[in-house]
Amino acid sequence: MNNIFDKIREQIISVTKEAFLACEKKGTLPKIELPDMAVEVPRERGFGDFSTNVAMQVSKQAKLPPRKTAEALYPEFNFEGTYIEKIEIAGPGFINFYLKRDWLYDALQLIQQKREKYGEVDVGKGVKVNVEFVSANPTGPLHMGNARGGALGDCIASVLKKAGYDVTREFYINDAGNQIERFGMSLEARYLQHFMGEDKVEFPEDGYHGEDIIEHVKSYIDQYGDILLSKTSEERQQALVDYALPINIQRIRETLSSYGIEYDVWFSEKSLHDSGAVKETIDFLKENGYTVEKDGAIWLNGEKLGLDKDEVLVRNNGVPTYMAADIAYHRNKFITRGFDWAIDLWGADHHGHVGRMKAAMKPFGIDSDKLHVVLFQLVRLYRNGEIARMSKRTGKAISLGDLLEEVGRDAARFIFNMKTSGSHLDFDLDLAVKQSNENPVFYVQYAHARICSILRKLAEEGVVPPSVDQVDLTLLKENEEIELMRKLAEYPEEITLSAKTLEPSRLTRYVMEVASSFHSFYNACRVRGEEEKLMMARLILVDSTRIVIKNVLELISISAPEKM
RNA sequence: GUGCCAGUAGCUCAGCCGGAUAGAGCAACGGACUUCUAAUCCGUGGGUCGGGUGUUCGAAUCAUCUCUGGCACGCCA
Repeated sequence: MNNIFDKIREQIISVTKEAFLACEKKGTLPKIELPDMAVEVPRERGFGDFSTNVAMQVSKQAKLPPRKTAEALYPEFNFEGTYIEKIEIAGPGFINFYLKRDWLYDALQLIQQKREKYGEVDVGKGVKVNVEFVSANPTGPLHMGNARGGALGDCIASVLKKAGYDVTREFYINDAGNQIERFGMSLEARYLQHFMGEDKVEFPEDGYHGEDIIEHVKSYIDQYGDILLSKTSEERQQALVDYALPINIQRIRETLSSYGIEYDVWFSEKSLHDSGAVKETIDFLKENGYTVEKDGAIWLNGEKLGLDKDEVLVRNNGVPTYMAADIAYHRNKFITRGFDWAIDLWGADHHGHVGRMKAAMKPFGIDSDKLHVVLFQLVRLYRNGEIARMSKRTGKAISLGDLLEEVGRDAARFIFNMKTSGSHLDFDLDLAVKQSNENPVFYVQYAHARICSILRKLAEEGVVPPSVDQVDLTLLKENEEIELMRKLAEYPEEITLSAKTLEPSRLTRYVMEVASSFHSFYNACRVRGEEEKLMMARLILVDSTRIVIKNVLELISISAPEKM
């Protein structure tokens, strides 16, 4: 058993079903087709530990008002062998379940038994999932969109792993196509400007204006001098790209690594062109009538795929588009490599591409539901209450590297994971570095450090957490203790929900709640100096809290300091 | 013009497959350190859930209209 909530849900559903059957037998209710029963934790403590609205859902079938339906069920409940202590009918027809405290003590046992594995569930059942994120153009440094996508994608991958999926983290390197061409033209222009003067060489209008381009050229010249002046433009660009691209990719890799992200696969777009996979993909579409030709270009047939318009796959100069490569790439994910599920993280500005990509999977017999695109809204940086603009082109952009230097990995990852992907994110740079209660990162880390301090003090006195079997957990009955245990018991459920919604932000909020419950406990109860049996029980509680906080922080790749 | 995302407390946001008196953090105000870390805790105030209409026993949640902000509609990615 991994999740106490599952067990309780099963018990509640089971006793409720039996109550319905008993009513049917007695004739107090007609035969009822039960819907999927929702068992939820009610908002208010006064409404019990769990509740269900099933009586209201079936009131039409029961031919009784919601409340009367619940009342008919009431006498037929049998709680034997369950955690349930009593039930109440409340409000318009809710059935509220009050549980014996055993479930909380069992939760502590589970935590102590599973330790760092506590929270693992198996909703994924080993399904092979590919999570592709960041996938930035290697033409310059990573920006804030990449930063958010990185934190989100990495956490989604971690959550899915915890939830029992077989996860591959992947970075798609856009090392082919138009962007690279512009990269080469920009490098060439800077190179020529260096020798011939800035006014003599025109910089391409849609080139990359960043300082990093100039730096690449400078260090190239330091090593190789003017040898490219005598070459053709094509050779020159090629040489400069061959020089600068690997450097950029390496930097991206290093920045992401210091951001706490390690990929399983770095997938090159160029390799799809070189291997002929792109051509094969286009040929397949052509042969099966999914393309049309017009104006000398090959288009994806939008009408046939249910899209509003056609999409260019091969330009009239014979060069395939990004779209063509992307179709080949996803075909590779599903067919060549056999992933059951692919999750792509894209900035919201790419949302127009979602429908097209999904539709383009159909000709290959791939269920478009297997591709799930998570769109995240873009980021606005604030400093001194003003927007700090970011643009890859100005050269003054704040890169992910700059951000990590300024606020650190913990704050960056925490803040990027506080909000749901769909909401716009305002990142307050001043707040992120503030070492105060305004900064939520410290709040959670502080809870962890406080616990470690208790454990350290006790260890110095020769007291270490005992085996949970040797402790009388029923001594834990203060409100603050109950609340804390309740929070800890929720963790596997939080993992399940985060995986289902692909919203790891709920874990960030969850760990703040755990910290909050702990701090309240800390102020109300003592561990050290209490009578030994109580001290041991609280030691288990505190240690379990430490385990949960550490597990969550580790999952979102944030440090859990033992001292602060 | 069409489409996507967002609009909930002063600020930043949860809640959104319909359910009980709409929540949290920060900010504001008032309290708590001779005791395991006060980077903490306890308490108080704060809302026409952008607006209208509809569906329903019941709407922040669904439908529809409308307003505001962001984004996308390219032989860019």
